[in-house]
Amino acid sequence: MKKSNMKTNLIISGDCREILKTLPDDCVDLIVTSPPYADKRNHSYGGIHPDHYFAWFIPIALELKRVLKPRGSFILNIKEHANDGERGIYVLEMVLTLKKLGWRWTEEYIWHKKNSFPGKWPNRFRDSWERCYHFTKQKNFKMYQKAVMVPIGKWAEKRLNNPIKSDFIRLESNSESGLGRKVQNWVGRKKVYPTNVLHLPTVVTNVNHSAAFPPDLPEWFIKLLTKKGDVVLDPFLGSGTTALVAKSLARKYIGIEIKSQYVRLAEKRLKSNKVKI
Amino acid sequence: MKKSNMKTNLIISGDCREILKTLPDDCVDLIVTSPPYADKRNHSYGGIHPDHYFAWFIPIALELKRVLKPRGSFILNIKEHANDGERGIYVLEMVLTLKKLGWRWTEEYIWHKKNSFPGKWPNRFRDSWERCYHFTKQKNFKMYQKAVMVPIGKWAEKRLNNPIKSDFIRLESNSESGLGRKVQNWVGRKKVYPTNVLHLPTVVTNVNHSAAFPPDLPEWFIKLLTKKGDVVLDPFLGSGTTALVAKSLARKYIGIEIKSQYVRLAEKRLKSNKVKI
DNA sequence: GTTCCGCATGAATCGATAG
DNA sequence: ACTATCGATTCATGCGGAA
Repeated sequence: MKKSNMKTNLIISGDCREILKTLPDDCVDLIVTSPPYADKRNHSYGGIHPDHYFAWFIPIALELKRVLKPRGSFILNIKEHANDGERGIYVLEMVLTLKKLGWRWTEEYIWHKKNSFPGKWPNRFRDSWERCYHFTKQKNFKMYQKAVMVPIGKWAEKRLNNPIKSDFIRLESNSESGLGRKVQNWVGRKKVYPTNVLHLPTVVTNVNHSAAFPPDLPEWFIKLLTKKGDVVLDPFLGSGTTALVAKSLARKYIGIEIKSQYVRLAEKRLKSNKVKI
Repeated sequence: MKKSNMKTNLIISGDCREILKTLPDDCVDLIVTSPPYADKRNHSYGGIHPDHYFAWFIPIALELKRVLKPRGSFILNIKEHANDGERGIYVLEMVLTLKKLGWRWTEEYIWHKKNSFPGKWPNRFRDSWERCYHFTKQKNFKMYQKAVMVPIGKWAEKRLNNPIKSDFIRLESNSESGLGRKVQNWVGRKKVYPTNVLHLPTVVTNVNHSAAFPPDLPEWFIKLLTKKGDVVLDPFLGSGTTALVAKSLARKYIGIEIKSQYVRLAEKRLKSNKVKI
């Protein structure tokens, strides 16, 4: 298929291991996805065993690399589970595998889930964060940092209400380090750049999908890594959040989902332009 | 050396690869440390190259495992640096290596550095988090969760005073999550258990040490994983923060540091009982 | 319109019990 | 011994209806 002929703004029903092969080379600006976690979601992709997880992902990773444009990005949201008191290592193995396949591990963003799943155990606290790996094909990739700047107002407001020790220490070190002066430069500024920690609550509204990530998560990465008209791909679309957000931001989208019930749900959500149906 | 004869509350000057051998088996309740990062701190331990990092750490990891009590814990604060636009994989390799050596990877806590150093790069935001790996020798290890409870969120103020009807009626969740509620456990509650995300500011002190972590970090883990009179070890003591905190919490400490100037600084801080000198 | 209040829900984890 | 299922534990958020 020629790139120029490629259809966009569509949801494809099927196994991404097959569907991806039908896409042309270098046709996607951003991949944002959250694959089924090991040993979970038993009915789609057969509930991949942790020991086979990264091997299962290899052909997918290769296809994703092929369809991504040279200056594009691949955002992978994942978190290993605890089992018998230990964290699984399949996610770490996956990073090493992706690197061997030629992906560059650019960054690891932390999604801090403020409303994480409740529960209590003798030697474990609640898991309230997930990994968002950022992989690229090249050192130089597209990044529009200004698109995700955050108002300094919120930050400053929080600081005023809840000052921390180092705020005062910084003032003391004003004369010596110059750091204090830099902080002074921030005063009066309207917007600042964010960090690599994202504070987003999980989705609690019922979208009939057990693993939907919040719209703010793909939104942040789509704004950061694409501009209007760019193509966003999610090979594990689920209930369609990535496509929905891409559409609302005037990006083109391609979504692939293996379960027909989720395909229908995603199409319904896209039609209504509503997160919740 | 017999365990009973072991001296505590001391700082040992020297290379931990040698010093650790002089400690008896099963003599330490908690190890908290932040080792020299790969390719950094060039003057201590010779600036370990990323490719040799986990191999360099193997003999240390084995000694640490030997001196740790069966139900003790090992907290490893570390974060890979970016090099040529990529995150290094030596930390991931280290986790896999430690597992091969028999350590159990119990948990990965995120230290969210609320006031990370300002800065801007074309392809990268400020790095505002670090990993705190929790390794143990056994599935059952000592953990005193109540010691680190935090105030309950603002949302609960009303609920605590005015429990709602459903708190008493609804004991089972309607969904498939299998989650029910027992609100009698909540009534009058002022504190909740924390999560595996720690929100601590970085501390800018005049302490002349490149990797000084804030006292709050070892404090949290010492409270969580030891009780009074227990022995805390830091094989890369640096400016002595771990020892200082252990002392202030009535724990015994053993610190090992290779650079004599840091040994002197740590001793000075311990003598004065002050974080900042 | 706002704010308040009721309330459902969640990519969890572990130990015990059953097959 | 090894897997499968079940019950118990727990907290912050958004939504929708009411005030």
